[in-house]
Amino acid sequence: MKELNPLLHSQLRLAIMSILMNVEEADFVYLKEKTESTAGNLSVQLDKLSSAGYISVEKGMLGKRPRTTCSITSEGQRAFEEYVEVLKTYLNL
Amino acid sequence: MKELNPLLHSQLRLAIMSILMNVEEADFVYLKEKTESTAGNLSVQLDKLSSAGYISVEKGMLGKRPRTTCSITSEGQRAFEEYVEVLKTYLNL
DNA sequence: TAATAAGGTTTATTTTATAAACCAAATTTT
DNA sequence: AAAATTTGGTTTATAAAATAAACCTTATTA
Repeated sequence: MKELNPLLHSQLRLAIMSILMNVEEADFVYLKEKTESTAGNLSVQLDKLSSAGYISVEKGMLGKRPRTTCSITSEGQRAFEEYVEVLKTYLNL
Repeated sequence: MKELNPLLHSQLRLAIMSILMNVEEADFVYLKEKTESTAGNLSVQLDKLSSAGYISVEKGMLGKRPRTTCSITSEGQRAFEEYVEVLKTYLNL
């Protein structure tokens, strides 16, 4: 049985990646609402995905307020797809 | 996004359940080889699945040697199938 | 001007997963 | 026939994760 990429085999990180696979980009607040996570947890997991090169994180300003937008990288897409293929072998799909 | 059953969202426990979904029963040694896990880790994870009522574990003897055989319960089957359904919503399947 | 909220980050705590050490019985080696 | 090794595990200790709590800065609102 092949290994399940541990970076993706985490509920919150998988949820983040799943969302980012379907949109051009998503900001911190949107991800927080969609995943129903705490800000702290989200911040940590975004860092991990970013450090791995799976997502890119842009910190900018929208008007006067900070705004963090995230998008998936092509490396992230590949990793996600590979993860799905491996997982299928576990799920009998 | 629905929660991924944390008991099943673990590589080794998922591997165990995946195997048990496809066979009548499997013994400790077989599971250890198939999953390439250490005996200690396997023992711990089997206990957790057993405590949750997802598998039944029979400790007996085969000839002179101890033999632990495991099989999935109907509750375990339901939980696995539910987990798969939730996971599909993450994977876009 | 003193609270409160928005948008986060950092640090601490709890849970988990994993590995290392151990145990008893059976088998093999010397 | 001891001594060493293997088999089939369990228990305990360690490492790694996930999560939450506390905190920070700037902007609003009362």
